[in-house]
Amino acid sequence: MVNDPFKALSHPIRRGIVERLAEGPATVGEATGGFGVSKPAISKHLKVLEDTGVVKRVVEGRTHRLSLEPEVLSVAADWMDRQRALWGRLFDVVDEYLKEGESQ
Amino acid sequence: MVNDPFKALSHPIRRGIVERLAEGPATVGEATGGFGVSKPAISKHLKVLEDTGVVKRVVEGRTHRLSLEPEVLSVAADWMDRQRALWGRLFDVVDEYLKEGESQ
DNA sequence: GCTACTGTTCACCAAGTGGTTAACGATCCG
DNA sequence: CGGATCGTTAACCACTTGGTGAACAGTAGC
Repeated sequence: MVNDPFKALSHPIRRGIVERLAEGPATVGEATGGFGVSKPAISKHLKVLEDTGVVKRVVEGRTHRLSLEPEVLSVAADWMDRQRALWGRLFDVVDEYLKEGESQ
Repeated sequence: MVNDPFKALSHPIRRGIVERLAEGPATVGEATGGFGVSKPAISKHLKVLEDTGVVKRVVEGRTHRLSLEPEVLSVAADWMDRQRALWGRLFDVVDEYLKEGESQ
């Protein structure tokens, strides 16, 4: 199990899959066409996304319908937001720091 | 070289370092104390963050002053924002989809 | 029933990751 | 100078990751 949204997003192919699914549900073929890797590779990436809870899968006949599970991605997004709130302060701190450097 | 902010953030220790640095610059010891791993392990994590451009290092005597480089993290944050904008639509799409399912 | 299609699982492999201990380099301080 | 401190580098190891081809399972359609 991975259970870490950042780890799930740490591979460009998986981010690509998320990007496509962000536009709406899709089958495996639709969501992963054109990445230029074999089907087993895709299958593994999907498993990571599914284990992490980023993607949900519903089997429909011989195709699988994939959809995003936005709540899990929100954990990562919220972390980014919290850090970004601090970056705002950081700009000030670094500004201050650089000014101190100049005046010495 | 890593050159991928998501990959840089894909390890909890590196996120911890970023969290501490988001509150302001710090030395290696200050920024990485209490992670419970050896110094070489820390050194490697720092190298990843530095290679990616997330963290900047200035040598000051025998200590190293670390600070965040927010622009690079913004690349990741912006990606999250773009996806999140789509998730908004996604909620609607999924809603629609579920309703269709009910009515069949 | 047979064939085509969608997708997974299996077995394998090369490369990368994350950790260790030991040794080192450089700086500060008595 | 000599010792303590901050941090890196080197060499090594176990495990994970990301990929492959081959085979399989299930469904759809002729």
